Amino acid sequence: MDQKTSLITLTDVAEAAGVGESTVSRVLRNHGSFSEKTRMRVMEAVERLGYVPNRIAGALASTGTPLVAILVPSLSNIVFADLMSGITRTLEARQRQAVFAVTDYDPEKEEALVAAVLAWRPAAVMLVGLEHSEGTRRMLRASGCRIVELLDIDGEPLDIAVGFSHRAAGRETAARLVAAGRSKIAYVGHDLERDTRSAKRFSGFLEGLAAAGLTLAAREICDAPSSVGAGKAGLAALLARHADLDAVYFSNDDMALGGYFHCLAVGLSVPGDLSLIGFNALDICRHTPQPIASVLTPRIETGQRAAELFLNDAPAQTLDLGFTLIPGGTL
Amino acid sequence: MDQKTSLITLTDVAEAAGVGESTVSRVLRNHGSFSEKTRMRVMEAVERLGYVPNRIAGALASTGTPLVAILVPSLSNIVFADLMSGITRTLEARQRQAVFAVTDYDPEKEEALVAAVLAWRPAAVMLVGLEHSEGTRRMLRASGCRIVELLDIDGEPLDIAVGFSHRAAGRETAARLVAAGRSKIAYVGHDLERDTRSAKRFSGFLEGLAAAGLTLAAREICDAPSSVGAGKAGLAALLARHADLDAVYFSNDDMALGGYFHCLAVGLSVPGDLSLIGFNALDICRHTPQPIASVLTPRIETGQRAAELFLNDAPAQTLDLGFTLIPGGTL
DNA sequence: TTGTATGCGTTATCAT
DNA sequence: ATGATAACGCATACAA
Repeated sequence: MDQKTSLITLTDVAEAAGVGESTVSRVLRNHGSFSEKTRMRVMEAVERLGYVPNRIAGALASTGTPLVAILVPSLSNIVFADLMSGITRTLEARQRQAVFAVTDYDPEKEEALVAAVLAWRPAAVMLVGLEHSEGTRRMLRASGCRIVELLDIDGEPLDIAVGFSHRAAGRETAARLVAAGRSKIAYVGHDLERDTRSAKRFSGFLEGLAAAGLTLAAREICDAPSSVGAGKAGLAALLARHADLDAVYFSNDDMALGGYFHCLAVGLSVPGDLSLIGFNALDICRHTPQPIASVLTPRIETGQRAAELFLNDAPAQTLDLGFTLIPGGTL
Repeated sequence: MDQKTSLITLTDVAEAAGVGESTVSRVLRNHGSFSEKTRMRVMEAVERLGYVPNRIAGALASTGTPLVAILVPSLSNIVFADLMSGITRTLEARQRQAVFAVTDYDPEKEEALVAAVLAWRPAAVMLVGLEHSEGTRRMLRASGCRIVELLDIDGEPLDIAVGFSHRAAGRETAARLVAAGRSKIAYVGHDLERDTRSAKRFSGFLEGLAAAGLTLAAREICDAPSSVGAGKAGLAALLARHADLDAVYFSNDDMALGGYFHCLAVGLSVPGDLSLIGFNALDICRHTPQPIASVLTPRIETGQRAAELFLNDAPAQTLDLGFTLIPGGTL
């Protein structure tokens, strides 16, 4: 919590260089005018003293920070790593500093983190999804900073939203299975309460089945975050109850990969006995003996475009980046 | 960069509540003494105005922040997600705020990020590994904040180090393969230049082979970050040149998983034709039809223990948390 | 081109 | 228990 108090300050540098404080400030920020000679003198003093500017004081004086706060639900899902990489890559090029935090898919934790992060007066706050607590929304609106909601556009954004429609993805996945001649279709999913985007996909999937005159043959939903183990166990449990299925939709590729492993382990022929399809088109699922059919989502691009909109001071808007069904050998 | 200037300040709250500024400050931080009546008045005003304390001003006035900066090489490797989750879990319980950044395994980027985060006067900086640029080390030492180096103890730490010996892990892995009766042993790895810990494991592995009177039969090293695809391609390339291998050590589980997928795809019997062993014991590799032999590393615990040492103001030290060879069906 | 003075929103040190 | 007031380290008018 506390700090060595006697760090070098701008005043020290000014004194050492024999110039005024504002001159040092100008040189360091390369703003305003100064002679080359004094620039050298100042830089020399900076080097010699090992001066590190105090951004806290700077931010207070100029009322504004280069900080962008990014709140993601989880880090164990590579999807969010991709998203953050897209964001930071774009932000860094324009001298902004990204600050990450993890909400664990918990709206209350998100609210606490929003409060904590707003106290540092970021220029923008980026969140995943459109569902937030009332307190979160109120604080964000009152903060006066830009708000960017990511990876979902099914709902009412606060300011800028960049992503795609999970509902539509679910619908199209259903249509794809139906087009492949499947009719006894089941779902293996996770944690629909907390992962609202996965819930939207599921709901779209049901709509898609209904549009084809079908209903879901069976479902298996575990009450935990998605994982390979949960997908494997989920499919095993499902097949124990329903031996006659011909296709399974997984809530995402982690789950689908687990299902695929189950098929490999028990010698189920894919897609002969069973078609599998997941969501996100993770790299790993492109390298299984049979690539797993999935839906490619624009994660890095979502991050990039979101950061660009913020940097360019774009007006409030919703940007749909779409998604792509990709075949694979499991369908 | 800029900010709505007219946010509610502590002064506004004081005025609205009809008390002095210092009273508001005391109430908000629950520090010093005040009557219950004024506490109510203040809180009411805070609520009504939607006041969010400005931590920037607070930090400047009290010279000290609750910030802990955490620099990791990558987010696409779940290992670092585990590490960060261990850290934040412990930090949150003690009101510290974690701030993450990603170095991409690039020492120059690490140096730039260290400079950037030090400008915010964090209470501690946590880095992965013991190898840093001279500039990074100089800045950190001069900063006066605690420095914690993570997931490696093979070297000279700056302050606190928590992790285990990669060199020892490599040695023991070699011994394990030898004990299993393997003698034509190869290595499939990634990016030894940048990922110094993986290089240390490899070097320990060679030592382990030498101790058993063996030498490495072959190696295949790709010049990219580790990935399932690289492991798959790497093993394929290796086997094309050397058909007579009986074991392969992979630089980590991502690579090993790719190798395993290759074996599945071409019908190579594991461990009959070939033994496989990886590193990290990722969850996903416990769910493949045959669990992949690996080395379990204390990632979450490293984060927890590191955070605890910092929080408890422990003296400079190196903490070895060890690792565990785990069998699996591929050996 | 350069220096001086004021203010940013808090915390902390004094009085009262 | 409470209220003035002086730092905190820097940016920025403004003056020189």
